Amino acid sequence: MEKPSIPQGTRDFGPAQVARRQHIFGVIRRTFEQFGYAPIETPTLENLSVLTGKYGDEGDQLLFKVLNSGNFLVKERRGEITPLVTADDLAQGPRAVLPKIAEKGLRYDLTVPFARYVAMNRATLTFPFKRYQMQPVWRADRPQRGRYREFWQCDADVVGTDSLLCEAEIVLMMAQVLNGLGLVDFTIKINHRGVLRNIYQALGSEGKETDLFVAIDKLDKIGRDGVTKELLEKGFSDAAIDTLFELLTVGGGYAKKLQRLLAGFVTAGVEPDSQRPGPQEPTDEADDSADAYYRGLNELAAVRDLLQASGFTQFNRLEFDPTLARGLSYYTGCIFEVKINNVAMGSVSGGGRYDNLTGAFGLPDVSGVGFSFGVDRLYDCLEELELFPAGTGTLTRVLLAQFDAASLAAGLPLLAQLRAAGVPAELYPDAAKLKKQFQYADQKGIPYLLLAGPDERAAGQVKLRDMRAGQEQLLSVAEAVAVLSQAQ
RNA sequence: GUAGAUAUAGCUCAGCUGGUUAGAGCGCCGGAUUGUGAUUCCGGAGGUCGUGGGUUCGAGCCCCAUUAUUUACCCCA
Repeated sequence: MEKPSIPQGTRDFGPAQVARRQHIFGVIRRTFEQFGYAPIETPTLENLSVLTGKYGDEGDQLLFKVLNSGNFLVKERRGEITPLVTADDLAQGPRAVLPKIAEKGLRYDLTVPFARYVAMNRATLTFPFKRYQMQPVWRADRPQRGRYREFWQCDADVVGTDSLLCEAEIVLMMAQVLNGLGLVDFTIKINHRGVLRNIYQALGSEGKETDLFVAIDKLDKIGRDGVTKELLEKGFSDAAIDTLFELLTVGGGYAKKLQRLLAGFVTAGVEPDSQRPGPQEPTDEADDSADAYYRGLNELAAVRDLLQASGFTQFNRLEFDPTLARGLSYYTGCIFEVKINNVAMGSVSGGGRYDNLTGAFGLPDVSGVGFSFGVDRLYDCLEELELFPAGTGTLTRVLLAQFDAASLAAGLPLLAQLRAAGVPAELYPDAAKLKKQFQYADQKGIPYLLLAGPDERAAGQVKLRDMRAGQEQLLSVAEAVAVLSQAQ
């Protein structure tokens, strides 16, 4: 006999787990809808051409590819057999073979399919277009703590506007969901690709930009010494590394850090990368820093102002972290990441602005910004912190016991009556021993049991048992239905 | 892809320097109670010790291989 199993990194969810997951989905869905996002769904399968090249080399390797249907090795036409994969292809390796045998893949995230959707439906969409999407995604990653090969993401994105109000509302939604789930000890980290680029420029633009970002993103994990070591290996100079830590170790709150970085950039002679918005008034030539305008720093300041004006109060949970450098290469503006404190778990949410994501699908110059919740990680955090509301997972309120053929016949109309009254009810399907039927109700956590055996029927009544209290009372059918429909 | 750990009953795990018939808790089944769960008491079933080799008089235990699971790295929700 074959032992049943499921693929690595996938899970079954039983009724109790699904109930808890639905709770998470519900909080997220309500929040997204409150902010005006509309749900869409996209196919599990995308053409590989849509997916490849969007997530970097690492990402391409983590894509699940789907083998072409039929005989993917040869093409047979009028008895003539042509090999689809040649010896040449095989000699060249997987890169040459793959496109010949697989043209579809499982979606890797929800952002790229969304960009594809926007590009395809541009004519019918009203911009700015706000959508949310809650679907599973797949990554051929090696599973470990908080990391699965199949997991659910809940994305909210808006395309077609540059407004920083979107960024501010992302913070509002993140906070609302986490508060709603009871995960109140969280930190929303925010940074800006522009700030990272300015830091790179402040170091004299030596070495590779991505090497720098990858290294400083690990600062809180491997510490200053670890980052220094990694940067030296990547060919950065001691002087550059010193400058880097002068910039990164600026203390203070959100606004203070912005100020200090601004001063740091000016001192380092970083070229302003943007125009001051609004009317161009003549400025005081004597003060250089008043003229210095850096898009990253200024947008971060604007987001903070918008949050304040929106009545956001949890600024102690919002941290401007100039070391946050979050992977996905398509981000160009603000970037976000959310950590739950006191839990050994990676980020539960992340996102950012991408100025030209739909460009890859023939729709250039459309700015988008969005973020994603990882439901499975939220679940793991809630479980670890024991924050799930108590509940049995069953929705059934009452179980009708079955005694014999007569009680079955009498039970069916009663069952219909209960359901019509809005009471989730079930009738035990067999005339089993009462002990067994009681155990069934007990194990499922059904709070009431309705007994209508020969004795009760003779008296024209039913017996209602409260399973938790262990008490029974004899009632008329109408009274029992009334009690059950009220005792919600 | 790299490195480590683990694999014994349905589940969680014991199992001594290698030595008779491999144990516990929980769960499951039956009974005490032929109209009453959770609680209590009594009884019972269930394991070719992941798989394949090897060492040994003898292997759950030691060695090799293999598969699966898991943790960390890379990267990420």
